Amino acid sequence: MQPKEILKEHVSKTITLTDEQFDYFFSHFTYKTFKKGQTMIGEGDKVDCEYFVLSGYLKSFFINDDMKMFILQFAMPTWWASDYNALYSGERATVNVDCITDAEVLCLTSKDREKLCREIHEGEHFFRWRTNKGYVATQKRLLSFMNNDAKHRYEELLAQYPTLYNIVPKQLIASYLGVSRETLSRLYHS
Amino acid sequence: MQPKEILKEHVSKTITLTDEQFDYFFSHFTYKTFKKGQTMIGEGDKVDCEYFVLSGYLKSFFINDDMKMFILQFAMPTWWASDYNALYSGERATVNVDCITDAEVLCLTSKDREKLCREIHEGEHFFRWRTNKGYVATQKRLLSFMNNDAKHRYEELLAQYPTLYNIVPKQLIASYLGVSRETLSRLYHS
DNA sequence: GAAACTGTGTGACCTACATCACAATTGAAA
DNA sequence: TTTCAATTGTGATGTAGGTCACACAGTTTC
Repeated sequence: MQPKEILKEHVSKTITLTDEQFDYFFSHFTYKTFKKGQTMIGEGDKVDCEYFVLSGYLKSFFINDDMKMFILQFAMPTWWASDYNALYSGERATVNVDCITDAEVLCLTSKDREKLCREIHEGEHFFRWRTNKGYVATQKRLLSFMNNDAKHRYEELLAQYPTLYNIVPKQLIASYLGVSRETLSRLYHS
Repeated sequence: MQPKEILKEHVSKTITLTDEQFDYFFSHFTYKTFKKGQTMIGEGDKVDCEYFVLSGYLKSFFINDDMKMFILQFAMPTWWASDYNALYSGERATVNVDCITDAEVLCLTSKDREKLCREIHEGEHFFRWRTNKGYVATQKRLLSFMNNDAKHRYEELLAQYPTLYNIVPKQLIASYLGVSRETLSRLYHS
């Protein structure tokens, strides 16, 4: 499937655009490819775009003072990724985004997103609902963090994203769950 | 200050509306008052509105199977509160909202919010940015949960909302931080 | 004023998970 | 095929924070 079709199908789940409107919408995106391991957003960078994943897997993560990694999100096809704090506020990146596998993405700059939102009312509606869903999902994850132990969270993750298990190294799964890789190893060997 | 002025000042931080537009916008809100301890949204309820706080303090929280409480958010004047998962999805409430102190609020139904978003482009813009900010804030809190210990999170909370300390019982602060009240007590007596 | 309730402090003990150390396995590169 | 690095498993030990128990405020109710 073509990038354009993938995006169209994704957007159509929330809003309805005429073909001309969608052509215009799509014209603001730039196609790019990245290699496994490549950094798309690094700490300290000026962040001016967000990525819509066409193929492959990304991760967005934070590195603390002890060089320990915490994964905020895995991004798979039709998901969006960026350092949204930086993107929305104009500050420098504190969150990194890189490729777990080779990946194809569509880039949308912040300027263009705001332009589209201004020019196409439905476009603003789309982005509002995208954030609404992200907000609720993040809140659920926060609750799970407070409420459940690591084993529970691990099972939750696998139930939700079974594909991750085979594609993503266990270390990264551990970083997402907020436990050490040793603890994760013990969890599923019992 | 009048409810209308409070909302206007709040909305004006993100968007610009003409007086007629704002009058229309405001006409969709309903003024209500609640007493300390009163429940605004209870588990299992059908959720059809969200609350804009004019005065007083609310909390939104989740109760798990062991009857343990986890606070998702405190809401203070000019903040919004609801069970957004339920509100956006149409499902029954899993999150409760109640009053920590007597409170005055403006209610906006989901139907009216969507109506306003359809009819006033700037309105949709406002609600998009409100959620954008909520999303980033929740993500930061999630990161803090993964990264920092309870003491650090406690100091973070006090630095951000110094007023909470005097108004909100320590038990609730503990529920927000995700620690037992005993642990919290030990934290700040050392 | 006694009684009853809600909020808080503090000790003793327990548990989930971290950390460190090193072994075993896999997989890419040469 | 050998080599080297990255990834994973596993034991021993440490610790933050949980749980239970009870004491001691303030505050509301009769």
